[in-house]
Amino acid sequence: MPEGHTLHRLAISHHRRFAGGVVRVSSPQGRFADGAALVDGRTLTRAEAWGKHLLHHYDSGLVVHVHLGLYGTFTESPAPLTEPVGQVRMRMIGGGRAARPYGADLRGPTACEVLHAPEVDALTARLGPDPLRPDADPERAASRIRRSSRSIAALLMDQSVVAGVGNVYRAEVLFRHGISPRRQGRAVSAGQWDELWADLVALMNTGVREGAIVVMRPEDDHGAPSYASGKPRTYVYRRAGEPCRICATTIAHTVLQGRNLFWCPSCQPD
DNA sequence: TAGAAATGTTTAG
DNA sequence: TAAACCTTTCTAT
Repeated sequence: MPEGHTLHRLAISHHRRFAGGVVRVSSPQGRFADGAALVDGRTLTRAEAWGKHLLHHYDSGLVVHVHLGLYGTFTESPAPLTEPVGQVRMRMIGGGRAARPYGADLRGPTACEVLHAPEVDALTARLGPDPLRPDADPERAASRIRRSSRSIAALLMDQSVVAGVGNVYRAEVLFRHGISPRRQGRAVSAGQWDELWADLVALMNTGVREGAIVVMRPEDDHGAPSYASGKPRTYVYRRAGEPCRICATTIAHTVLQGRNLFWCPSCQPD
């Protein structure tokens, strides 16, 4: 379930668990065996996230880059770890500065590789501002958006425009601001972009804190649980054919550039 | 037991 | 635009 908030939450956790100490890195599955050997036994100096990318910095200067893709997950548990269940691409065991060693298992990532500094620079250079990074400059995204004839829905998913936004946050933030996903970037006013950005910063930080996507305004929700059966409670995401929670209009659905897109035609008119 | 679906990205055509 | 890829989980048969 990885949008940017998931990766930032993992970075915080891994930093707390492992930074400042030696980490034993292995690949029970074998597919990351060569990479694991390059960093095994080194000290992890820092874990950080850029958009949906997770970086583990080691004292040798090497960096493990992880991208979870659609299905990747990390699980954590106190050491000693039990025998791996399923396909564990990378297993980390370390105690950081704490006394109690911890383990983390990575399954199903799109990317798990060792990078050198120039490759890390190239990676971060091609990402747009990340709402979860304090140093992010929303104007970089604004200048792309206001010159673009592409739809705002496509722009929000383009990681070189904004880093970390995924399908759920895209659908929900556009609903919250009454903006049609079909609107062209250049038809989004400067004020509207400022509001979208501020909302993304707030929503995604909530996501990091809660460990889940929470987008419903309390006044629209009356204490309903933010999650039901593993699925976030949303205004429009994965609610095609159901009534809008605000105006009861049927939620619309289409596939745009291979991704499911949901919106309320009445609350988000063209 | 088989099949579909999933909050993503890259590559091929 | 379509297909490929990584893996788990839930649903249907």
